[in-house]
Amino acid sequence: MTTKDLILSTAKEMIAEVGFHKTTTANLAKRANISEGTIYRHFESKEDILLQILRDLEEAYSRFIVQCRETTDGGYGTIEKVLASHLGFVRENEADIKIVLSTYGILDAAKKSMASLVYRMESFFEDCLRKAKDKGVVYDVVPERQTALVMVTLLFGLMRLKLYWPEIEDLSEVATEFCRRSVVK
Amino acid sequence: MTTKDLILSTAKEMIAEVGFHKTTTANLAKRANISEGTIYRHFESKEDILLQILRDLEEAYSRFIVQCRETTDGGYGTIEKVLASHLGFVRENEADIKIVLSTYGILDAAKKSMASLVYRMESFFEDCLRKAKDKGVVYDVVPERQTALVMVTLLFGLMRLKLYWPEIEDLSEVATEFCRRSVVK
Amino acid sequence: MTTKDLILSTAKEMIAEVGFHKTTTANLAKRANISEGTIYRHFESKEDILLQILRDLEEAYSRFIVQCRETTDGGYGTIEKVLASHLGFVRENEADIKIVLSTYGILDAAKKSMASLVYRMESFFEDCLRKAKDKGVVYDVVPERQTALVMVTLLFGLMRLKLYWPEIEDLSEVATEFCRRSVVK
Amino acid sequence: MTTKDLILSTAKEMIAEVGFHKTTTANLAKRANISEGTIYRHFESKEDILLQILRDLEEAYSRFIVQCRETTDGGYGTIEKVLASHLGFVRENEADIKIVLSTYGILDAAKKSMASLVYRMESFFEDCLRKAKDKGVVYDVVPERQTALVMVTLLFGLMRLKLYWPEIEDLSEVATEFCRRSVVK
DNA sequence: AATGAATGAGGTTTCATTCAT
DNA sequence: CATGAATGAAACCTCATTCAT
Repeated sequence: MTTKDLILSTAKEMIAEVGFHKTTTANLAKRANISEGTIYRHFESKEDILLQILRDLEEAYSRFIVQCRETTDGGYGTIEKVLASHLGFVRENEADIKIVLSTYGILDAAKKSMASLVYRMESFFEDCLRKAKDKGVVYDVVPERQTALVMVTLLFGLMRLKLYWPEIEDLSEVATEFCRRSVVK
Repeated sequence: MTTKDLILSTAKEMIAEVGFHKTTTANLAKRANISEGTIYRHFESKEDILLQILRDLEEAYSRFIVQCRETTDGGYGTIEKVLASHLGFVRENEADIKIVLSTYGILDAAKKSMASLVYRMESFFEDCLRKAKDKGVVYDVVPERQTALVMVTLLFGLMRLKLYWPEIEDLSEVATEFCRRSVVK
Repeated sequence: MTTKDLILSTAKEMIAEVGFHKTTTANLAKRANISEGTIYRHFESKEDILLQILRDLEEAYSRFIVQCRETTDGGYGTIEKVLASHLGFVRENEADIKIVLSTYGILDAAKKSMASLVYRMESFFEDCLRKAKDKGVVYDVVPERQTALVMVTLLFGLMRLKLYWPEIEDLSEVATEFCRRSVVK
Repeated sequence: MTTKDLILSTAKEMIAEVGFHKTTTANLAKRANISEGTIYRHFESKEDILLQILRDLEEAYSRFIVQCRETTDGGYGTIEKVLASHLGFVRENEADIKIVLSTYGILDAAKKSMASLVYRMESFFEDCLRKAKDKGVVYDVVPERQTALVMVTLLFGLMRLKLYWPEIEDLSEVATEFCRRSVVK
């Protein structure tokens, strides 16, 4: 692993664990077993590290969504599959997601990242709903765009629940069923 | 207005605007037109101000929920009314809610406040669903407790959307409809 | 008790207990059940309170020494009696003495008070030794002034021991005997 | 000299001169020609600097006492030699000793240091007295332990005199003679 | 006389960032 | 590339003192 990646992955862990503010360059350097100065060889500032993490997450989501689109046709089970795969994405990118969720309120760059994620997720959900509507799987009365946004909203809520209150029982199935009843004939 | 209230309301504005960390005692004092020392005559620490704000919100929600319970019978329209009134509560307590949402990830006390809010909201929603089920308004297949939690989750998601992306069109109605379709016969 | 005396006696307790620096005007006011402003009606400054305490101690010692002189004739038992009565004085003015001892290193005024106490005690001891020498009770070889100072030094050391390490066994008798053997034939 | 040592020695000077409280980190930094932040690269807190100084003194005394024990046999002249060498130790560790003496009333850690010094000095004096008694040099009637403590007490008193009132004539010889007469046959 | 809120200077400490090696 | 000591601005907080009531 290159030094840059080491810094990046260590920072990811720490920010997810204790937050951006409590992740100091001193602690980061100590945990990564490098010197504080080295951080500034690879990143312009502490914020720059965060930006990189956010960019990486955006890319990861891009790759994920491409894969998703390939396997969604709008038939029965689409909604369920999409929600399930997204919950899987969260599970596999826990730290990164916790980071966006915890920084978009305090950092403009993070807010943009979050907006981008929301936008793409919403677009994808919208497409799914539209396809499903065309196939007669989803109620005609459902407004695709806004409903997609509602679902994205719910999804991010579930992510938070998982990340901040892991002791609460898993709601994946109930939430999926909740959505299914709402939109699927 | 007493000095304590002045500090409290100024802090509320600032924390909601720029977050807890960027709200420094120096800035707070300057904006409230008092000296930094004065803050510490009325509060033990900067964190203490936040705690007070959180306590106030909890109380406000308590009062709100009492009122809510009185006007909910579980008949047709209950779900809609409950969601609407909660969205109204958010509108009238914007700053406070933004503060809990933005601090529960970095402060244990805030996390407890948030947990308490979630718990009480969920309990209330659960009761509503149960009553409505008894009256034959809600599907028998809906699991009250978990569904209540799903709705709370969605509601908090909508709050965030409103607070952080006020430019996005209002989803209240669509979201209400989304829930209604999912649970009401 | 007048307010001034209340402040004085409360300050005495607190300074003896926790030291001059940790005795803040806020705490003092709280413990004396008065307001902070009231302190400044009766004293010019926090230091002024200390000065008053020191002056009181000087006066108390003056009165004590007058009484002492009356009952000392330089005969056998003089040294023992003088040491015993001084140890008694300490017992009855514990707080005040702890205060001088703990402040003369940090405050010029206190240093002067201490110097005055030392000077008068030394003078008195010197007189005693001289009288006793005249009566043939004390060795001719003992230099009165310096020996008096040595004894004063020892006495203050014993005071400290008593005040700061009260758990250590009482050395009064052994110390008295130590001095007696050194100067009495 | 390393920066750490520079801080240490500057702090030593200042604390001995003006006391621990009046030695502020700002002044310390200015006098040592470093920035305030630098202090905290080498010490955890202001108190930590004091602790280091105290530890150093304890070590210095340890080394000194080892040397002392080697050259004490309990024969005639032992008492005189021991007192003389201790007075020499004070002369060479003036600042450090002033620091313990001026802080043990306000800082628990310093009190422990002081207690440790007193304990070791007393033990050593006790041994000397015992040896000297065995050799018939010291009166049988002298209780070793308590007498040792009395002598330690006197010694610390002399130190204070030297450190706080250097203008007073040196009492070393008179005090030594005072002790000799009291214990040596 | 008494109050107690307000002050503001100054204390300790933190931390992102720089720079000589 | 890497180091880590040094920096200094700025954070939070304390406290003796003042002053309008």
